[in-house]
Amino acid sequence: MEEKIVRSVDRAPTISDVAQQAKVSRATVSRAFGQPQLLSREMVAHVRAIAERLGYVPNHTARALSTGKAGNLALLVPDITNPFFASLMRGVQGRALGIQYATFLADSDEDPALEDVLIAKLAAQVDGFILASPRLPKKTLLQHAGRRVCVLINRDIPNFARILVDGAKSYEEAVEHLARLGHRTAAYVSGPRLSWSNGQRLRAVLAAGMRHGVKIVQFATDRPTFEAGEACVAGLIESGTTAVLAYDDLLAQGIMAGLARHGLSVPEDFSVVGCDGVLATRTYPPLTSVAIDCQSAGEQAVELLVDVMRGKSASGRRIVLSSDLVIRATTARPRPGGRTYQAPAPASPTRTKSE
Amino acid sequence: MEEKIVRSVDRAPTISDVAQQAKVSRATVSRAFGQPQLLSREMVAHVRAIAERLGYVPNHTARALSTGKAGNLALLVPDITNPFFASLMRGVQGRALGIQYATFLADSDEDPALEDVLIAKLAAQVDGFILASPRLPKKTLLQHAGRRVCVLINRDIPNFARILVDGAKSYEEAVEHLARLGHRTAAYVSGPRLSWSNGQRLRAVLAAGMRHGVKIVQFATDRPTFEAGEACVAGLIESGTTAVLAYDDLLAQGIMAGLARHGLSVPEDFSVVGCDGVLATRTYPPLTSVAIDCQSAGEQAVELLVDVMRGKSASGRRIVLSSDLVIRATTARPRPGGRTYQAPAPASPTRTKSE
DNA sequence: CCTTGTCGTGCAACCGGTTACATGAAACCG
DNA sequence: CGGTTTCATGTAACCGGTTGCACGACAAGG
Repeated sequence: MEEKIVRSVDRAPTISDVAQQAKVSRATVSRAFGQPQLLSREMVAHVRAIAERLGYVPNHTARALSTGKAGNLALLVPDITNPFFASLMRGVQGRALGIQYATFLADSDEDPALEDVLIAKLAAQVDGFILASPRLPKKTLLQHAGRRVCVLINRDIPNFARILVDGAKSYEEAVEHLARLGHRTAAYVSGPRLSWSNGQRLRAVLAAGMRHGVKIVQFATDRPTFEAGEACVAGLIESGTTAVLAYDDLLAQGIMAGLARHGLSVPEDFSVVGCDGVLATRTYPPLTSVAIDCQSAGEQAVELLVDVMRGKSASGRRIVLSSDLVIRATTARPRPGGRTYQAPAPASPTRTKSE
Repeated sequence: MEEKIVRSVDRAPTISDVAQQAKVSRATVSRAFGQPQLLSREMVAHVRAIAERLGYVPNHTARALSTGKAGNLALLVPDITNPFFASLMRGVQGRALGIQYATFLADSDEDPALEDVLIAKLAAQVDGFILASPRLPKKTLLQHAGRRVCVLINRDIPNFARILVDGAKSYEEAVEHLARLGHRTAAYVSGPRLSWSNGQRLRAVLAAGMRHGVKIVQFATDRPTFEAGEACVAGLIESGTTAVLAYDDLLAQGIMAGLARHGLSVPEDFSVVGCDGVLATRTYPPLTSVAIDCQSAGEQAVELLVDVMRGKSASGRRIVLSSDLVIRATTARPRPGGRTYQAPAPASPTRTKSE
C-alpha cells in the first residue's frame, strides 16, 4: 500500500508539443488560449481538445517573460500573526484568484529595512503591490511606486491609490460610551508610532475626550503585542484611570491579562475597548471593540490595484471604509467606591517537556 | 509637498545593456553573476561595476525560464487566520528568504477542491510546495508530488518528506494531569475529520483515558473555529463531564465563551485544555495548552524541501517535533459538590454603525 | 619550435511562450 | 470577372536570461 512517488520523467507538454500533435503552428495554439476570437470555432475546439488530452497547461513563466506581465501580485504586511492582517490576506487572495493572479505574501516583521528588501526582491515577479500599513518613509514608497503599481492600506499619502479604514468615528463613539457610563478619565494605549491608523485613532480619542469631559492619558508601545499590553498595565493602574482604549485587540487582550494579574477584574474595576473585528469575537470575555471588515478591505485593495494597472485613472483614489463600535462585555460603569486593590498574583506556568 | 508618482519610462536595464556598456558579450555578464569563478577577477569586477552603475538587476522571470528553476516556493495552509498557520508562515518565509526564495501563500479555506486548484495554478511558478495539513486524498497528493517536490506538515504519508508535530505525548500528559486533579470524565472536542493531528490527538486521549481511568466523551466539529467551540458547549454540559480537551486553542476559546454564556466558570466548574502555542499566550485567562513551536516547524519544512530538491535522498524523511504541555490557569480540581447551574445569559452585542 | 593543455571569452541555440506582419483563400462588389 | 476586403493561419522575431561548444592566447613540456 506504500505507493512510491513517481517523479515524472517526461517533461510537461509545451506549446510545441500541442502544435505538433494538432498539426498547426505554435502561434495558433497560443491564440487558442489567449485570443480565441481570432480563430475559427472549430480550430479553437480542435486545439483545446488536443491540449486537454496532452494535459497541456500554458507555462506561466514563459508567458510572463514574453508579455512583460507577471500575473502575480504581492501583499506586504507588518505582522501576519495579527488576525487583522491574516483576514486581509484572505480577502486579497480570494479576489486575486478570481482574476487569475497568484499572491506572494511577505511579512516585514514591522521592520522598514526588511520591508524595503522584500519589495525589491519581489518587484521583478509582480505587477503590483498591496502594502498594508507600510512603515517605509514616503520618499522610499514613492520610488517603489515609480517602478511598480502600489496600493496602500491604512497609510494616507496623496497621489497614492489607498484604502483607509476609518476608525475615528468609532473611537469617538467609544469615548462617548465610556463618558456615558460615568468614566471621567481614560487611557489610550497606542500602537506603532509610524502607523497612520494609530495617529488617527489617537487624535479621535483626544478630541472626543475633550468634547465629553474625559481626561485622556497616553501610553506608548512600540509594537502592538500581547506582551506590550501586559507590560503597560502597571503604569495604567498608577495613573488612576478607570478605562482604557487600546490600539487593537491584541493589546487589549494583553491589558486584560495584566489587569487580572494585578487582581483587577474587567469590567468591574476597569473597562477595556479594543479594535479589529477578528480576535474580539474569538476570545472570552467578549471584548467591546471597534469592528473592521478586514476581508473586504483586502478585496477592495485588489480591485483598486487592477483599476490602476489598467490605467483607469484611479491612480490617486482614496477609499475610506467605515467601522463599527460593538459593545460587548468589557465595558461598564466604574466602581463607585473606587478600585479594590489586591496583591499581584504572578502565575508562572508549569512546563512539562514531552520527549 | 505633494510629490507626484513618476512612473519610470525607461525600462529596467537588461543584460544586453550591461554587455554593451561593458563591451563584452551577454554570456560574460551572465557569468559575472552566476559563475564568477569562470571569469578573471578583473572581468568580474569590471562587469559588476558597470551593472551597479546602471542599476541592473537580473530578471528573475527570464532566469526562471531558461534554467527551469523558479526560485519560488509555495506554502499552502487550510486557514491563515488560525495563529498556528500564521506562525508557520513566518518560519517559512524567514528561511526561504535566507536562500533567496520568495514565498507564495495560499489559503485553501479547508476545501480540498480549492487546494487542488491552487496547487495546479502555482505549480508552474514554484520549485516546491510545503503543504500544511493538506486535506487532499493521498492519491491526489501523490500525483502532485510527481510533478513538484512536496513536503507535508502534519500529514503522515509514507515516502513523503514530512514534518509531524507530535502532540500525542502532551495530550496523554494532559489527561494524566486532569486525572490527578480528580476528574473522572473528560471530553475531547475534535478538529477536522481528515486531519492527521486530530486522529493522533484523539487516539492519545482515548489511550490515556483508558490508562488513567478517565472516561472520554467525543464531540465532533467540522472546522476548528471559535463558533464551533461555542456551539458544542450545550452537549458538553449535558454529557455531565467536568473537563474538556480541545483540538486547538481556537476551539478552546469558543468553548470557554460558551461555558461563560451558560453561567459556568473556568476552571472552577470546568477545566479546559487547548493546543497551539500562540493564541494561548495571547488571551486571558491563560489557557492550559499544548505548546507547539510552529515557527520552527516552518523553518524545518523549508530545509527539508531544499534537501529533497537537491536530491539529498531525504525524499522519505519523517521529522517529528515534540510539544510541551503548559499548565496555566484553566485547569483545576472539579467542584466537589458538582456544578452550580445557572440560567444562560445570552449577551447579544450592541452594534453602533459609524457613518 | 612545435605540441598539448588550460584559461578566459564569445557565439549561438535554447527555455516556452506572444505578436507584428505576411500570406493565401474565400467573400463581396460594382 | 477582376479587384478589394475580410478572415484564418503561418512565419519569424522577440522577451532576458543560461549554457554547450568553439576559438584564440598563452604557458608548460618535450
